[in-house]
Amino acid sequence: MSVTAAAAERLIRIGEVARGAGVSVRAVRYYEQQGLLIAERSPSGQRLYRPDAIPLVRFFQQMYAAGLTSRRINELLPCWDSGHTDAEQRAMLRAERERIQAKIDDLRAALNHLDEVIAITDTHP
Amino acid sequence: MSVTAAAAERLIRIGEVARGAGVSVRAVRYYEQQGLLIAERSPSGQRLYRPDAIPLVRFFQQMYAAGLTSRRINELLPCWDSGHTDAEQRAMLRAERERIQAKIDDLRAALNHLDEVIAITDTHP
DNA sequence: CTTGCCTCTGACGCTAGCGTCAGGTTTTAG
DNA sequence: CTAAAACCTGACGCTAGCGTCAGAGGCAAG
Repeated sequence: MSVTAAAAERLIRIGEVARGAGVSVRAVRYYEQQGLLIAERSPSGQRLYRPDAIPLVRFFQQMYAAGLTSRRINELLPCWDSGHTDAEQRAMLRAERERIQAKIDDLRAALNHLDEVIAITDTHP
Repeated sequence: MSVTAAAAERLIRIGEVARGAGVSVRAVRYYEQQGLLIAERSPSGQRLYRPDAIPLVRFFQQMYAAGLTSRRINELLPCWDSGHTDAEQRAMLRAERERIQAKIDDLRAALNHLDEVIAITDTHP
């Protein structure tokens, strides 16, 4: 087992990434198309990923669920990858943070609203 | 001032509803198309609403923001209007409640994730 | 009367994150 | 060696809550 062989063994294909992250293969290709995920290619053209692509895809899902667009995630990726951030990126981070916090507040209000109705309908069957 | 005239004075047009609720006129028409909002009509065909249409539209916005579809809101409207609920509606209420709670949890996780990054990028400028 | 704002009914457009064929190559299991 | 499973590149479809014309009427003020 050479060093290069050991490195090659660590690469996984798209199906494993998709199953590992709990998304579809189509979704993983879409992330690449959006510039979020860069894959090496095998001689025959198949995508090859390092295992840490799996938590990365999970992270994408989390950000999507939080309402960020592919574009925003892309703009903020350097904050993770390199730890490098300029003023603009820090401002975006804060802005997204505020957006998410506001959304949480809205959801909690809606939840309270629903809970009131549930309480009423449970006492008035 | 007759009784009927007094009742008629309380009716407002679509623009006032839209401004009052902070949405577009188009949105209000859309809610009617989805069966959420029923309007009377003036002899010339203009929509006429009672003032409580404004908080109702706000409520729609809150439910939309919470991820409910027009269809779901429509199915749950009787729980508000009449207080009448059958078993199926109570189940839907609970299901939506759980969905929203799960969404809040996801958002809080994403928020924590972002906060970590913000903390790191602030200490590594 | 007419100016200007409001309203009406269609009806097409848009966005974004995929789903879903179609038609062909590659890898793997037996 | 062969068949199944996985992968490839397009490319069109879909949903849902509106935005946005287009063309035509309605309504208080001056």
